[in-house]
Amino acid sequence: MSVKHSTQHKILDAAQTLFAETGFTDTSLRQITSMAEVNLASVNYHFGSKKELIQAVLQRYLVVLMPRLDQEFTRLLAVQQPNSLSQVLSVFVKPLLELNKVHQNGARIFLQLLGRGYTDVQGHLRWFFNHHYGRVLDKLVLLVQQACPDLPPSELFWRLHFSLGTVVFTMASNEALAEIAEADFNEKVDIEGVILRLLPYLSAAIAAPVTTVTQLSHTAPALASEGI
Amino acid sequence: MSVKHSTQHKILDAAQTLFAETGFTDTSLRQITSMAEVNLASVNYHFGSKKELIQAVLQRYLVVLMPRLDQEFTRLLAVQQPNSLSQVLSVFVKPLLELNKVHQNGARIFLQLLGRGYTDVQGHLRWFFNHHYGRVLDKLVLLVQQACPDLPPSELFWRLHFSLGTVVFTMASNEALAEIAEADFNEKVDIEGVILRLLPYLSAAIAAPVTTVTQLSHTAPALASEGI
DNA sequence: TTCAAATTCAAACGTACATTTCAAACACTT
DNA sequence: AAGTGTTTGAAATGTACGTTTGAATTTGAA
Repeated sequence: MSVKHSTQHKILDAAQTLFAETGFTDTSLRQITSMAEVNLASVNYHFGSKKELIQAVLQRYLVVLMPRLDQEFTRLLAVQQPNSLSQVLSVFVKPLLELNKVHQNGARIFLQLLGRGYTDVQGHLRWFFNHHYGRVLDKLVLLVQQACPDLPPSELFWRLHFSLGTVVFTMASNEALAEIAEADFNEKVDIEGVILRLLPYLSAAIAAPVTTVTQLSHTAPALASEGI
Repeated sequence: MSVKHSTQHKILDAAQTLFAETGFTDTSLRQITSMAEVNLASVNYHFGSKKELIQAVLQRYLVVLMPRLDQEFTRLLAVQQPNSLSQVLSVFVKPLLELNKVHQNGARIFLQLLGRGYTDVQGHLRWFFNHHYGRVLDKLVLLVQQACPDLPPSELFWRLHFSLGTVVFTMASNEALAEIAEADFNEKVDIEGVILRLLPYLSAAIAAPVTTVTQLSHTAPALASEGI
C-alpha cells in the first residue's frame, strides 16, 4: 500500500487529519509537518500559505464530490414527476461514500472538515465554497422545493440550513459520539451507519408540517405572554 | 441603563460577544480588554486564566438556565400520562428566552457560545458541561423516551445528538443565516423566530419512523451494491 | 486621617506561531 | 559528466499571544 508519497501528498494527508480533529486555527504548521515528516518550510513552498493549504485540503474532496452531486441532481431534475424527499436526499449517499476512494475514511474526514470550515474560520471558507459550488446547491434547493411544494421558500431555506447543521455537527463530533454509542449500546458505528441514520431523520425534519405561531402557543405559551 | 459596571462585568460582556462572534481560540485577551476598556492584566487578576474566563462566561448563563430546565423536566415527569414530543421540546423555549434577562440577546449569545464550545475547544468544555449538568439531561432523555416509546434507545441517542447539532450549528452561524434570510426573503429573524422554526423541525425529526437498511436500499441502492 | 487590602496599570517575559531566507541536496536534461 | 531548475533543510525573522511582575492607585474600614 502506497509505495511512495510526494511531499505535497504527505502534507495534505497529515493536514486533513489534524484539521479534522483539532480545527484549523488550533492546528499549527509545525504539527502538520512533524506528522508528515517533512520540513516546515515545505508547506509555504508547495501551498503558499496556511490558508491556501486549508483550501487545498478541501479541494481534494470537493473536485470529486461536487461534479458527482451535480450529475445526480441534474438526473433527478430531468425526471417528469417530482421526486420524493427521501429520494432526493439519498443521492448524497453514494457520492459521499465514494470519497473513501480519494482517501481512507475520506467521507468522514471531508464532512468533519466541512463542519470545521463553517464554524472555525469566519468568512473566507464559506465564500470559497459558495463561490465555486453555489450553482450546484441551487439545484438541490429546486429539487427539495419540488418534493415539498407546500413548504414556503423561506421555511425551506431555514430547514436546509438546519439540516446542514445536523450533518456537519454530527461529523465534527463523530469520534466522541461513536465511542459513546459503542460503549452504551454495543453498536459499532461507521460513517455509513451514521449517514443511514441521518436520512430518515432529515427527511422527516425537512418535510415537517409548517407550524404557525398561534398553533404553537398551545404547547409553548411562553411566547404569547411576556414581552421578553 | 447600567450606570456603572464593574471590571469583571465589563470583561464578561466583551468576552461573550467576541467569543460568540469569532470563537474562543480566535479571540485574544487583548481584543477583549480593549473592547471592555480595561487593563490587559485584569483578566488574569479576576479570572485566573483565559480558560477560566471562558467557563465564567458560560456559567453566567448555565446557572440560570439549567435549574430552570431541571424544574421544567421534573414537572413534566410528574405528569401521569406521557407528554408529547413537542410538549417536551417546548419547555426549552421559555427558559432559553429568559436568558435575555441575564443580558441583552442573552439567549442568542448563549446558544452561540454553546456551539463554539462543542466544536472549538477539544474536551475541556464538554467535560465541564457534562460533569455539572449531566443529571439534568438524563431527565430529558427519559422524557423523550416516554414520548416516543417505539424509538430504540440507540436510535434516540443518535437523534438527540443530531438535534443538538442542529441547534448548536444554527446558532453558531446565526448571524450569517439571519443576514441571508433578511436579504433574500425580506424577513427579519430574531432568536425567538429561529427557535420557533426549530421546534416543528426537531419534533418531526426525532419522531421520524425508524427505517431499516433493507427499506432504505430501495431509495439508496448505493449501499447494497459495491463494497465501498 | 490613616493604613492595609484590593485593584489597576504599564511594562516586560517567555513561548509559539506563520513566514522568509538562502545554502545544500536532488532530479533531470543535454 | 555537467549544468540547470526544482525541492529540501536548518536557521532566523517578526509578530502575536497568555501570563507575570511590581509599583502606583484606589478603596473601605478603623
